[in-house]
Amino acid sequence: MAKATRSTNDAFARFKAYLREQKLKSTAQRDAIVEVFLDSAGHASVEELYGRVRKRHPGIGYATVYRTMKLLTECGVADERHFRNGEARYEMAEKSHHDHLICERCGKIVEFEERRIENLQEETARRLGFELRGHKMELYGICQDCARARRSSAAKN
Amino acid sequence: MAKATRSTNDAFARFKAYLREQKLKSTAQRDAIVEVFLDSAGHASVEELYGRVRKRHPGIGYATVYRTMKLLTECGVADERHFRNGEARYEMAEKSHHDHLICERCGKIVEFEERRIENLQEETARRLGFELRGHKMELYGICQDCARARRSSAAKN
DNA sequence: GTGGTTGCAAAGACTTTGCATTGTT
DNA sequence: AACAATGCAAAGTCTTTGCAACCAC
Repeated sequence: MAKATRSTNDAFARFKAYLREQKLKSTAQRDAIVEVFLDSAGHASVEELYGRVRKRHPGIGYATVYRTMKLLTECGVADERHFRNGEARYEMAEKSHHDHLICERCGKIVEFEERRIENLQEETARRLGFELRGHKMELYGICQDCARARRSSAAKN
Repeated sequence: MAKATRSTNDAFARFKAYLREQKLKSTAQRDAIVEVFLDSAGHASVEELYGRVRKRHPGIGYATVYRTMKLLTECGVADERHFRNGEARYEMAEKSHHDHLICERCGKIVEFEERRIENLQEETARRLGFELRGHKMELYGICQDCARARRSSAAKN
């Protein structure tokens, strides 16, 4: 079950408000998808969301998940991103200023925030004549656990 | 026609060497695709490459373009990247240390390099226990031309 | 001649859309 | 009752794969 934190409540409320504004309807399916998404701590793919929603709501179709995630993106609760293979993943939009550090071996995704980098991004854009609107940054590397695993397997050879 | 710069020559040679190593064959199609790619100043999509190669080599198929770009990626001449919509684009891998600034309005892509950002990325990864292997950074904004265009169209209203 | 390569078409993965039915308001 | 939402299947993208004909070595 979703633990209702401050931010998930806000997000849920924002989604509901968006539906009202746009004269769209609340449905059990939409609620279920949004709950699962908010519960998923970000970086959920459509496939993962579909899988989890299906447990709670077996009849649901892929199309509804896609459509709902599009709504969530429109209302600013979710952000759509494309990682290495081009498949879409969604994350909470709230945490606006964070980026990703991804382990190339185990796929672990760590979020981080580094204001100094963002300042330099702003400065760089300005230098090139752009008005900065957003950014995307992913660092790829090997995490501690995997580095350790590699060392011990190397030791065997 | 391709102006044969130092780096395109190197890249072409590297590709040829890779073919030899792997006991693969040189063909007119592969040569044409690689030339067009090297000529394209990076960020070419498969569709664009296909279109340009077709002028020179009308019978060519999409599959050959995909297969050749995969080879170019394997041998380290090209890098495959996914921008906002998940479609693959290829760029020269040589220029290892540069990132992208993309206009959200006209799609213009500007490359830049900012060593100070890279240093901070390295530091950040280390702080989080990662051994940094690579990164991807895209800044999104509005370019000068588009900002100007927006201002003048706003003036009409 | 051998074995990789090509172009085509078919198949795949991911996503969107059309439509009759169902559900909210 | 009106009209949006759903689920399904069909259609769309982008990419990969199977295969017979073909070509480089």
